[in-house]
Amino acid sequence: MVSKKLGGRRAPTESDVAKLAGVSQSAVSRAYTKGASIAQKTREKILQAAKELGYQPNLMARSLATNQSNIIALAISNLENPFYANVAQQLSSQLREIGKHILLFTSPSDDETDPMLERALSYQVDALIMTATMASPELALQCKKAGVPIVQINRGSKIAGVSTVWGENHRAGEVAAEHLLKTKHKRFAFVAGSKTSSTSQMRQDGFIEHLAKSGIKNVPIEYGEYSFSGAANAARKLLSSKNRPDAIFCASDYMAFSVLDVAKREFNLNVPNEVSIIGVDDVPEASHSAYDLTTFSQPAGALAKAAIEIVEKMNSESSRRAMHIEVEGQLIIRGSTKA
Amino acid sequence: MVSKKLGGRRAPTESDVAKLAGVSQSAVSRAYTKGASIAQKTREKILQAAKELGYQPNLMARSLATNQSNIIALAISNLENPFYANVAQQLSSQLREIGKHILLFTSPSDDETDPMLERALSYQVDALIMTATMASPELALQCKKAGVPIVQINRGSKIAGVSTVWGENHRAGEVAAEHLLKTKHKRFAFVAGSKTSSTSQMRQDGFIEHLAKSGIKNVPIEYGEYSFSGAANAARKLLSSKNRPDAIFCASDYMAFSVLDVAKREFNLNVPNEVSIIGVDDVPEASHSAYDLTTFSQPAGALAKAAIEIVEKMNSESSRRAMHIEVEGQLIIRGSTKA
DNA sequence: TCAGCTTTTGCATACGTATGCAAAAATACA
DNA sequence: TGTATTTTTGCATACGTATGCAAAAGCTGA
Repeated sequence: MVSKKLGGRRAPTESDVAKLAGVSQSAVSRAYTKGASIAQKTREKILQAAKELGYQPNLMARSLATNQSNIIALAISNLENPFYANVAQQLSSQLREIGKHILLFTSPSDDETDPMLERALSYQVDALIMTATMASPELALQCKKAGVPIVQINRGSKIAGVSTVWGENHRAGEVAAEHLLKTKHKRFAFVAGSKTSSTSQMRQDGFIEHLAKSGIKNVPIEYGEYSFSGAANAARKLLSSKNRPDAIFCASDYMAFSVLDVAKREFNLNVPNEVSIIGVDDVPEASHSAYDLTTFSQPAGALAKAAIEIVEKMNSESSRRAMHIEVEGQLIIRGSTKA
Repeated sequence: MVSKKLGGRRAPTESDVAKLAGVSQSAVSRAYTKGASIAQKTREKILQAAKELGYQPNLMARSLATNQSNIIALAISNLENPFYANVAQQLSSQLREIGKHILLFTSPSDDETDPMLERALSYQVDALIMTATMASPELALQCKKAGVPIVQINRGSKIAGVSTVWGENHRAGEVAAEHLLKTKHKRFAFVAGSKTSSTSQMRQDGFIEHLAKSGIKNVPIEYGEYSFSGAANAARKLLSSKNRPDAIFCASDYMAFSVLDVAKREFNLNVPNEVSIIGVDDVPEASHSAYDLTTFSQPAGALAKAAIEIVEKMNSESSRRAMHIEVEGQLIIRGSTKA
């Protein structure tokens, strides 16, 4: 069965270490188990022998025995969107500190559940974290059966048992509207994500409702589908309308960048004097002077932290009660809105 | 030992399926093994039973038995750099097609080997792909012992047994110089990555050597350390020198963006009329009109493909001979260089 | 020194899948 | 129909680690 790698002698195991140290295999196992009953002296002897052999524990075997892998599946639709890349980076570095690792599942399209994700369960992952993708009810059921918590970052879910972490979506819309009103804008527009995204919907609601309070109705809305080219099309439609907006709120920075580009290059508009633009996320690029984007922040680090908290809590308590955490953000005023 | 998840009955195993289908556990195993000796009729009976139970193979157990995991470790320093995010995305989607997955290791700094990486071997990964990080000799030795191929993308390595995949680095420098000369530039400069990066060094050599052929010597060089802020500092130094360059070649798009920003905003220079800028990589953002960057491409998809080819080949042949593949690129002329 | 107690150790077995081997079943051929 | 051959099956065991349990060793205090 074991098709040994050519010439590569097989990796040393606990038994090898045990033999060298003159103890039993179980002693070696205990030497690596925190809090296990083992004499300090023997442990040292064992670690010494392990070092000599270059022993590395086989995590597959450990996982099989303990039924937990220290692996967390991360489903992410689009690493090109810097916001999600950022979240991934944060998750990875925070998880590494608690000795866990990420098994990456990228899926071709936003918002759909990747059928491949079910295979994640085959890896006995400790949890499933999803961003920019939605859990399907079937997947959620499978996870529930397997006792694997699901956490969605930045997407809502009505599915029972799915935990969520998100920014202050409704407030983001409100604050954007408030700021644009305060700075004397007259003609508003919204570039939404996708129709099915609850995140986008909530931002939109906050924006529209707050404007309505000041008597502003019939705010035009276009869908950018969270993509660069989609947002460009949305911008073209909005900016070529006869009642051209002087303030555009976008459901993400990534789309706002695209809108900015179109406004400046294709319509030769001066930003912010002729049109102001606000995004949501505060990705690193937003502060680069090429964009210099006013935006409502959604801190990736805090989102990652919240997601991990949920996972840890649910796993340690063997709880299956979904949790929901809202992470605070704030309006960051930069040069894409007039003063 | 088994601390059963609360209320979650344990996931069904091959034995459960076997019982339901009225066969032996080994039959079930064979039903899932391509090319195994099993009657078509029994296989169908088994798959039916499996579906009924919602059975998913336990890949940890499989890995333990077969000594291969279908997991590939990907070490990546910085997902914020869109080039590497892109490579990761490509690797992930190409690997998924051959049923393999990525275990993600992000490390805090470029160019250093993450000590955590040795733990990757604990997961019995089938290979280790590194981008923007360098394998240390010790790590390489460990991997060799374990029979795990290492492939470095976009970094050279003199360590025996480490395979590499890279773009046409030397030629990138040459072509950039050639284009800038042809378009009548006079004062050249180079923004390098880090001193230890062979990639940066080769691009630099190509650039400097080609300029030297036209009698141009003493080209100033600053180090941007592949970071946004580092490149900004480099740009400030270069642009404030008394002999201000009118052509800057940057070792990566990411740094070129930063240089562009500084030139436009801090020095109020017109790009490309007062200064032309060329990058390397052709990340998606380079084509966004905010940057509209002329650049020598280094196609992420092709790099990923080459890396996977190497891994597959080395694993199938149990070969430990390192392989090296160069991937073609080309100069993409956009608006950041004058015509 | 010994009884009573605590700490440390090894034995045996479990985790879920893969596979060599021999037995059993199916098929082919005479 | 019976024998030879091939295909399919199950048994037994291996992969490397974790852990309940009982035995062994170490310690305490008289």
